[in-house]
Amino acid sequence: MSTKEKEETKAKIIAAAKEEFSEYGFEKSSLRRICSKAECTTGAIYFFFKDKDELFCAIVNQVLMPVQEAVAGHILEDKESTNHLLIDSDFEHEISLADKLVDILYSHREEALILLTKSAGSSLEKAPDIFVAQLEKEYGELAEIYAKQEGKQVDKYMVHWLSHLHVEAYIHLVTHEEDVNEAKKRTRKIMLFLVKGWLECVLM
Amino acid sequence: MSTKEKEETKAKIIAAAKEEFSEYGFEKSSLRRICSKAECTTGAIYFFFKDKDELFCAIVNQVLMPVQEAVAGHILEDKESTNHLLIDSDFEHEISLADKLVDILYSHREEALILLTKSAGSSLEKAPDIFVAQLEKEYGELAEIYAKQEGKQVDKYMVHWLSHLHVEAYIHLVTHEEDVNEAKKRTRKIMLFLVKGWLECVLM
Amino acid sequence: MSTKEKEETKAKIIAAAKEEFSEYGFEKSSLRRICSKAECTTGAIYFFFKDKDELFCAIVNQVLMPVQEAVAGHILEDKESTNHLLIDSDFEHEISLADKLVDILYSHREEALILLTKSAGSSLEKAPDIFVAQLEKEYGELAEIYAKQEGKQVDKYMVHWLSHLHVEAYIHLVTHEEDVNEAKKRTRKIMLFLVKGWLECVLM
Amino acid sequence: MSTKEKEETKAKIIAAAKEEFSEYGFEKSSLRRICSKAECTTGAIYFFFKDKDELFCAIVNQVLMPVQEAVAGHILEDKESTNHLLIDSDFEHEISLADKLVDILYSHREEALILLTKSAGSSLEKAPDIFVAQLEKEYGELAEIYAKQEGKQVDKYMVHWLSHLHVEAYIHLVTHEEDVNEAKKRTRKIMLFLVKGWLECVLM
DNA sequence: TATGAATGAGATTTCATTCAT
DNA sequence: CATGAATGAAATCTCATTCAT
Repeated sequence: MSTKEKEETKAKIIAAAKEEFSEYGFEKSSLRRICSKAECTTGAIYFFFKDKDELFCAIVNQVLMPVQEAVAGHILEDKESTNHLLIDSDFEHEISLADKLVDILYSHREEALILLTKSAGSSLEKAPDIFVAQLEKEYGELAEIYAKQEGKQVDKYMVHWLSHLHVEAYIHLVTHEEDVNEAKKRTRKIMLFLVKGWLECVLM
Repeated sequence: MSTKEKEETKAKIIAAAKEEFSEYGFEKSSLRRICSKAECTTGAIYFFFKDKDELFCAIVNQVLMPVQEAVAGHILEDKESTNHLLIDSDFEHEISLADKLVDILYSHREEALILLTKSAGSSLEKAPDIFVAQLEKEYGELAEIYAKQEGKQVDKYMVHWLSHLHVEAYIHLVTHEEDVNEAKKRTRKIMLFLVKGWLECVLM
Repeated sequence: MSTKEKEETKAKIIAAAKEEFSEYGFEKSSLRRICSKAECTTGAIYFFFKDKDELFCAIVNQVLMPVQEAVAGHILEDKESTNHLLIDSDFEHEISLADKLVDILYSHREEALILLTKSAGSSLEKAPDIFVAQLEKEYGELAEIYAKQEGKQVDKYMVHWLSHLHVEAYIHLVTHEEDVNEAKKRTRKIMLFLVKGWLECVLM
Repeated sequence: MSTKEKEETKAKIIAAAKEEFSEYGFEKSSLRRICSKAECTTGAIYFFFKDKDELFCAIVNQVLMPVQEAVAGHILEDKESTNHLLIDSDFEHEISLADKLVDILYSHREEALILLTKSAGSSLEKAPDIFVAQLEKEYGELAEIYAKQEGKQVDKYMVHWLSHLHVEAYIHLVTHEEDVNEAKKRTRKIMLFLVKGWLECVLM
């Protein structure tokens, strides 16, 4: 069988699996049903993917990896920058990341929805927490500098919660707003809200 | 068989089920394992509960129903009050609800955690959304009054998102903070943050 | 508890069981459901009846026993009579039995329907066969006399089949015709048909 | 695994299921017992058959479908024929169908017995009624023509009952007579009886 | 590169019946 | 006279996964 045919089978499996995971979620999805939809056999799935989890990951990684790269790149840029406070240029930097993320999420929206709302039971069910942790670390460091300047202490719970909110905002957006441009507008408003909250709540 | 023994069996089943649901979540929990832990037969479970879902509900209703009552009572009081804006007395009213809710959540914390993080697959998996909807309705009406005063329009997405945040805040709290007093302190801070956000973001 | 109350409970159980057996048939009927309908406990059923089968029999015996008595009486009268051929007086005798049977079946039609169409799995699932056997014996003897007169042989299969038809006719009637008077009219026609068939087919 | 072995497993399942259904009837038959007899796992059954009902149908369709085809063909021939009364040629036509049906029933007698006496609870429990309905329709039309000629009315109940008898005759035959040739002889006699009854009873 | 038969353990649920009270 | 908690076995069905071909 040619490479072309091979790729076709794989594509059909992935398409069928996307449908299945969207409808039932990881846990309740059935490989049998995926096989029927993809018009292939169980063996075919197991040729291309180690197991159910790997099939799931193959799908959601299409959105997860670009997001991870964007976030990693952003943090790196932050580290290299000399600005360490939430001044205007920083805010614009955040917004540019936000736009990038919205673009990624909406160009793979089906996969994003699966990852964010249908992953219970899979190895990626806690994927959002990774981003929360990344943000928490970055914002925590920022908060320490801020705290020293103000002679106050960091409220670590609020740092964590705001990081959580940050991530939750994207999840909420992608699950509640279909239009990408509308989503971008909202992101800006939400980020503004979060930044103000940050300035007011992160110290104690 | 004495009433005492009867109640004991039911209590053992509930205790075992709480353990099981906490560890595996509704979906992956096994009635067989619950039976082993409770030292009874499957038939015994089905004597006390119609099915797996009813057993689950029996457990989480211990926290869900008091919460529902508290929220319903609060909304009723709001309706009867003549103050319809977020002035000081209102804020204190919100805080009093928040304290009540925290008390309820922490006096049945295990049940709350199960409901909020382990209910996927059960009939109550969308329970938090009910509270979001209640808040959204109440805050929406408030926002309309506010909008008229300011000659602006209500940003319905932000109303929804802030309602979502409000509920999420309790979920985050109960899953991340063990101490009830610490939780109350944080609630106050978070509520302040949400109210400010409300005033700034809900119109457009 | 007084005899009156006792009888009431029993009556409720029987009424509920009739409903249940009518709807689901013996096999698929559930004693639990019967208890719910009768507003009693399983123990109550087992106080009045040995088991599920005895409960079933208690119900259908209301129609089965009068039928058995009528048939037994009829056969006895036949035996005592000097007429041994299917001459007119015999035919009228048959018709009088038929009318009696129709009366019995229609005065306990619900029970009759349960016995005749919902008894699979119970100890009475083959009750109609008993009547077939009784008729077969009687008609067989009659046929032997007839055969001798004509110098022919009895076709035992036809004797059996006509006995079977005879019984089937009542079953078909009670399941397809609601009105007792209409049923009687039809019985007459059917009996005429069967008698003619008898005269023509029973010898070979 | 070779095709031969594959077919063997399926054949063993079907053989075991035939035994089981014959002994216990559809309802009380146990897939577990079928597995034991067939020396396979429940999964194997569910690979070949969707569920218990489909397994049952797979078996009895071996006799049901040929019967359906024969009856359908016969009715078609009737429609195309110019003779519309029960004259001699028609009777011979009926007999030819009867012979065909007896051949089919006796070449799959085990399956026929299962279908006709052990199907309660399955989706085919009312299969005989389909044939009754087909006959009733055909005979009803015939009776209307007959009625017009004679200036009388059709007794619809008798049309239905005779159609019922017609089908019941085959059921009785296959359950009571082992030998196919004996069965054919009897069929002829029974058909004669039914035709005479038809001519005498179908009008009023 | 794929097939597809088969596994085997597991799931939830239902049931008639029993028996101490 | 009746309760009702509990049994314990059985039921059908689903599943991810394997492996000889």
